Amino acid sequence: MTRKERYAFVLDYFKQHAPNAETELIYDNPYQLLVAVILSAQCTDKRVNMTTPAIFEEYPDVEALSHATFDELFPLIRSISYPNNKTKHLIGMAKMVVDKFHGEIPMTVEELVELPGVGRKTANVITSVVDNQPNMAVDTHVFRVAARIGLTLNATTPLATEKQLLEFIPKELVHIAHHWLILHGRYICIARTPKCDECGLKPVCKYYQKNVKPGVKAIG
DNA sequence: ATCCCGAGGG
DNA sequence: CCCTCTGGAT
Repeated sequence: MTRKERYAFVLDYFKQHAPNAETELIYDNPYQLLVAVILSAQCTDKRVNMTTPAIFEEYPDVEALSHATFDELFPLIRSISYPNNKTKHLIGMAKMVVDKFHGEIPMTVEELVELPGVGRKTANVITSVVDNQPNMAVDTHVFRVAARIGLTLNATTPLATEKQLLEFIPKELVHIAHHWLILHGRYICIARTPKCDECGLKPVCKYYQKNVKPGVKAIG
């Protein structure tokens, strides 16, 4: 099976078995999405959604957030992973947007990654969701799932995974494919003990062939 | 115990 | 490349 055929099989499978999201980040504009995505690292969307309403009420735009002090913002983020870092990142991000980008959230990956707390994954999410740019955000789910089902070959970094996926996925499907991979990784192809019995991708899955398939010795 | 749509610094 | 940050749900 060629890699092209493998991609065709996977994309066709997801088209017919589109995974459903239980919770997603709630936002009304690019500013709110950026804040929510920065907060979402190592944290469930559900918990992010519990904290953002208070943040958006207190700081309705980047200008307001740029004037926040650490002690004001920290309590609103306290219940999320890495509250110290995220508080600093949010304020630093807002200050830079105001000072360097005239109060407008920049909409290129190169500019976005200049912002504190914004790495390549977050920049790809913002540009693809807000501006419909065909960019692929590679988080832990996309990285793991792509490797398991053979969409990537010897990809050891998120950037390598991103490039290989973009090479084979049609531009108009990049956005939805990203969502499919995320949700498949979150609910079926989970990190520890993937639910292979619920997965129709077994025929192309290297992980299944190697570690789960009956009669084949597990490697770990 | 282990997992959640990572980023920054060494 | 590695490590740290760091809270809540299951």
